[in-house]
Amino acid sequence: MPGAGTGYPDRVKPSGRPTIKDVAKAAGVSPTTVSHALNGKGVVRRETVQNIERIAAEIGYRPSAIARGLQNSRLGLLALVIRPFHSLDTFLPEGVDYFLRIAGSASLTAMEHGYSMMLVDDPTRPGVPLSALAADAYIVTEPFEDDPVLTMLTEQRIPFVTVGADPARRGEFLEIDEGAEQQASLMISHLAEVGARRIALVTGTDRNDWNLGSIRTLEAWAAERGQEPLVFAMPEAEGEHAGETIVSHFLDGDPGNRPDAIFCLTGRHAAGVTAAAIRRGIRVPEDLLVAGGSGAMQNRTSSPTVTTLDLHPEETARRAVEIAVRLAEGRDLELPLTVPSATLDIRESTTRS
Amino acid sequence: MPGAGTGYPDRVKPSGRPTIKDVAKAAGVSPTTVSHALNGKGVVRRETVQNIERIAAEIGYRPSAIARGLQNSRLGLLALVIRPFHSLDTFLPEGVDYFLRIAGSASLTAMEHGYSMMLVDDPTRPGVPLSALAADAYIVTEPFEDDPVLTMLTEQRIPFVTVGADPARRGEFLEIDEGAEQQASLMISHLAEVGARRIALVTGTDRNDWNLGSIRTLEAWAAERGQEPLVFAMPEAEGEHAGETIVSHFLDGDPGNRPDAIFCLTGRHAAGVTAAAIRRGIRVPEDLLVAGGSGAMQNRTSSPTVTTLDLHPEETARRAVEIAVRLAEGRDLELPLTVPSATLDIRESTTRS
DNA sequence: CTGAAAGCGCTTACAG
DNA sequence: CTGAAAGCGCTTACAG
Repeated sequence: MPGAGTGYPDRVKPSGRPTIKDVAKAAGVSPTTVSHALNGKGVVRRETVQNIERIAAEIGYRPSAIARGLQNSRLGLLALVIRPFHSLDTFLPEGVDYFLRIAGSASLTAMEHGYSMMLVDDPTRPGVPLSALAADAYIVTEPFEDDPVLTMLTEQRIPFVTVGADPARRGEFLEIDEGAEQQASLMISHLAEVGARRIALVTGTDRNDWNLGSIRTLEAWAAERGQEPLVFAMPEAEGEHAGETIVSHFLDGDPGNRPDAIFCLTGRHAAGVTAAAIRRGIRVPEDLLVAGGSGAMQNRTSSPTVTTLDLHPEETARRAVEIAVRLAEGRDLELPLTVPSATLDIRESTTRS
Repeated sequence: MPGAGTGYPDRVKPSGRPTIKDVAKAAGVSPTTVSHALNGKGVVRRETVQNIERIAAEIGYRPSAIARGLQNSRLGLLALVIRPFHSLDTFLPEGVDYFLRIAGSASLTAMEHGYSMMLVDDPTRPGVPLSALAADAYIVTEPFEDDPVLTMLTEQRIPFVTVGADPARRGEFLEIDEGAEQQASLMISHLAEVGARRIALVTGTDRNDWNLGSIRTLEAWAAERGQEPLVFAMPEAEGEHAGETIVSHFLDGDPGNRPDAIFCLTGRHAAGVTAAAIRRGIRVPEDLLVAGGSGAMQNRTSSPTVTTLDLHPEETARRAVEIAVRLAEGRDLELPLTVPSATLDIRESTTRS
């Protein structure tokens, strides 16, 4: 019998959370029975279950995810590795909305499946916390060429799925990837349809499939027309500031190599190009077509608004999480993986009346 | 001796990761010694340490964060609870860049301190994964009035710090908070300085301190001048689309109650208001001053650009993490907490030449 | 229907 | 300098 006048709450250890033992003691049963009762396993009498549930609630018992995770080495934790995450000191990577949409959707989808989502930028850096490697499965967005993160996860036998392929190892891993070529083609075809004859491509500088695959596509398109491909790489981090440099690069050079359309993979580059062109008195879309790859928010509000691709990051993240959950649980995957297709958001910058 | 021709790797369990036992067996020592050697605890002969380290590397041994966490019930995991996270189905909450900057900075700062960062939207929802409650400490951004998340964390004795106060319980918890009043005053003073006589405030609809405190500030300002306060609430989620409604609300009504400045706490509302005003032939800033609270990206690129506050989310997140880490480790805090002050980004929408 | 025992993978006094 | 034992908080056969 507890101390005079004290109820159950007083019986819990003064420091720290109550454990299954505290519940057992308070209910006058064994920890095994508490476990059975609370998890609906085994066979426990109705009243016993109800009594245990009541007492557990009273003393605020909550099972430890850590102790439970120790049984099957699974924590119910997924990790999202956003590769270009801190390429900027201000955490506004190119496609800020793209990544937040990925992270938000991934985190919510994970919850729906009973998992939490951890945000990691680079688990291969020396000194990463042990917990960064404790996830049950990983999602790696936009891996780099021969990405060491993928190599490490493979070596450690930690399951993962990538969003976008490792350009040097396509097909070696589980990937959710429509293919940058497909996506770039969509925009290039659109530009050609509305009259572009000479399309310039502006990429970022990360060596990921989005940049490298798009270059291949533009090169093929140019080759078909017997043109020299017009390709220019700018750091994603430059954002709108890159506009002046890009416009100057393409329009101040050899007039024979002047594009009539500029396709910037980075939405903010496209915003910058549009603004820079207009400052020079070049009309968009009349004199110059401009389009963005991964759409940035300002492309919807600038004047003129800028045509972009919608890569459907929420849906992509959702599928990535569903795969990661299956991997974590060692369940079967129905291959091949279906992926959402990019769509065009056609706006003023490519609409000639 | 291992099977003929086989090296250490074959000795690890066929399924699953190698454990400390595998290393011990391979090195011919006890698990205790492996633990000591790998963690630099106790006293172990140099050669033994080196041998163990070599073997551990060979068989790809990595200690389990879960097992280690069981000792002190700490995982090295922090949780970031972004309260307004999925108020939008597309995961673009108001201040998309604000929250990504918070999340990015928090996640990197956590890593620097040896912690990982988990993204959680609402740990009080029924059926949340156990892991969502397994963090060593929580950071809750922009709590609501009487926020149940704070109540739950308190009940469960899980340490946390808030970014922005719970408006109904200011001072009850650890908070990083300059105070919405301070921040709103900064902008209102600026507007008054550049000529505003009648300032309208547009808030969001979440019952957090940012909205509620700003209203108090505007009401006080109006009262000092013997004016009726002009306040209007619009869901954050409406984004730029809210512009038309807001402009119509303030400018189509009683001419005696017409503002000469509109201060939208939500940057995207400010963007919408600017665009809507211009569509009506109202010049910004000549006829109407417009300003935003939490700056959105398009405020920097729209025409005219829009004056906003910079709440310095990276620095705020950094401090929140540092506090969370101290809480997680049960270390002392040097109170009072210093917080970064909001600053003004003055742009065209409030610059009259 | 209930519980004692073993075990998940580590760490940490403690004994040798 | 090294290791056997106990323990972190659970779950899971298994025995009663």
